[in-house]
Amino acid sequence: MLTKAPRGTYDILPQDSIKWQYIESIMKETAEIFGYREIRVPIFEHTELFQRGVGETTDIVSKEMYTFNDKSGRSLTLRPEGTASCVRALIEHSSYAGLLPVKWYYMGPMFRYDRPQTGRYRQFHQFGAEAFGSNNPYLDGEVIMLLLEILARLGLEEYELHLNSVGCPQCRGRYRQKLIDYIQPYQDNLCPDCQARYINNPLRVLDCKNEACHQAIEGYPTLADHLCENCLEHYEQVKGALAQQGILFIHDDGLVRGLDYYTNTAFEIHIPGIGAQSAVGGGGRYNGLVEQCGGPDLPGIGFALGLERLLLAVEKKGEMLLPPPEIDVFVAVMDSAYEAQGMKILQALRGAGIKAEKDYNQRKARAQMKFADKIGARLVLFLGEEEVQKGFVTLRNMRSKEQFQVAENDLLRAVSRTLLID
RNA sequence: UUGGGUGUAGCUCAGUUGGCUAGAGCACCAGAUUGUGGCUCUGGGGGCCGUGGGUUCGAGUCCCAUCAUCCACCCCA
Repeated sequence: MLTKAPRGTYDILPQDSIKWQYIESIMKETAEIFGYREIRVPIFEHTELFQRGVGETTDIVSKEMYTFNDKSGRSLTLRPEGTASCVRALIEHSSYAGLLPVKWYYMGPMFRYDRPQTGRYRQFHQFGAEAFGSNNPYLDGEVIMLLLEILARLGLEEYELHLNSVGCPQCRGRYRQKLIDYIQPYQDNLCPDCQARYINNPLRVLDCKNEACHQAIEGYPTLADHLCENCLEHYEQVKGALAQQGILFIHDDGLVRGLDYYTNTAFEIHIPGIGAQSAVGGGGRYNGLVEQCGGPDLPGIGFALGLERLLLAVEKKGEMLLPPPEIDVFVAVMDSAYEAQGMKILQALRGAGIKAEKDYNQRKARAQMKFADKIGARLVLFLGEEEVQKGFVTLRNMRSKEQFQVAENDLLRAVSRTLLID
């Protein structure tokens, strides 16, 4: 236990962290191009924030939160998602009082107590973006376009964009009742889960994977057909904004999203071939959330991407162009008597921005060469008796095997030049 | 919660119907080359065979339990 990471967590070792840095840099860069700025929020928050912000009836709040009491008895929760914290920060700092919309992105670990499987962990990572203060359907379009641009820059072309509108509290409420009334006569044919939840959460029955449930409610009234005038118009405009850009999407009546705060636009991105958890990202509009969390009546929209799943997809494509690990100069000291001098040279090289390394395990010359080779050294610098006495060093180009001597005071220039022309 | 698979060296895995001191490849270290890499050869270090019980003269192998892990279900990123 002592030597094992907790269930659902894992280490990212250097050979993998380089891949994370790669996709993270692409996401940041893309978000910045779209005018989003980074916000960093705490990894834990007051439990009430998520209860209120995410919704008591959601799976996340009802069974997946990492909640604990701190030493003063406050109930805190490791964040299961990022939107609630952004909303809290927006209100706390009155960020809405300035220029609107406020456009933020964030990145980091999230925590949900769930059963791990391919692409799902208890500590997982999300990149998210949020835009507050505009209900313009083109902003819905922008948010989706940002998500798709990130996928494009990662070389991911095979995906499905699912789209739906979950309306506003008014039309969704009316529709909800209608759906319950429709399902009621068939309730005996539903799976146990759905029988239990169709009253409280009838929308959930729609995307139940159980085939029996599907058949039992076939021909059910759809939300899209029951949107109020405003919501319908908004949805049409969002679809128009996407179509205008040639973005293909699938209208999905069953897409209701797991979080309570969504209004109007809801979307999800699926990538096939990365396991059963194919949703790499999802989001939507949440026009009542800011007010519900104690702020002004301010609309919002955002999305989150699952980095583990994205990485699975990128690796499956095998198109990550990562530079091989390389060291510019390996300083080989022929005798421990010259180690101090070797350190001096090492420090001078590094000070000039040259990636330099040396041996710290008393290896003999031959072993140092092997070591230098394995870490990808382009040049090896020899420091032995002759060099020290005559005040020069020997440089060996590991690729061409050429070897030459340079005066110590000419070292930086010689190394730089050699690295450049090689 | 539920179902199935898998736990043997740092990694990937062999290990026969229970029967010698538990193996291989890769990796690591050393030597062949006492100041010079990649290839090759030789040698070396490393294993509570997941854990605990049971059956047996004898268990890595069979039985039970437990833990871990993977995949799926649920749901989602």
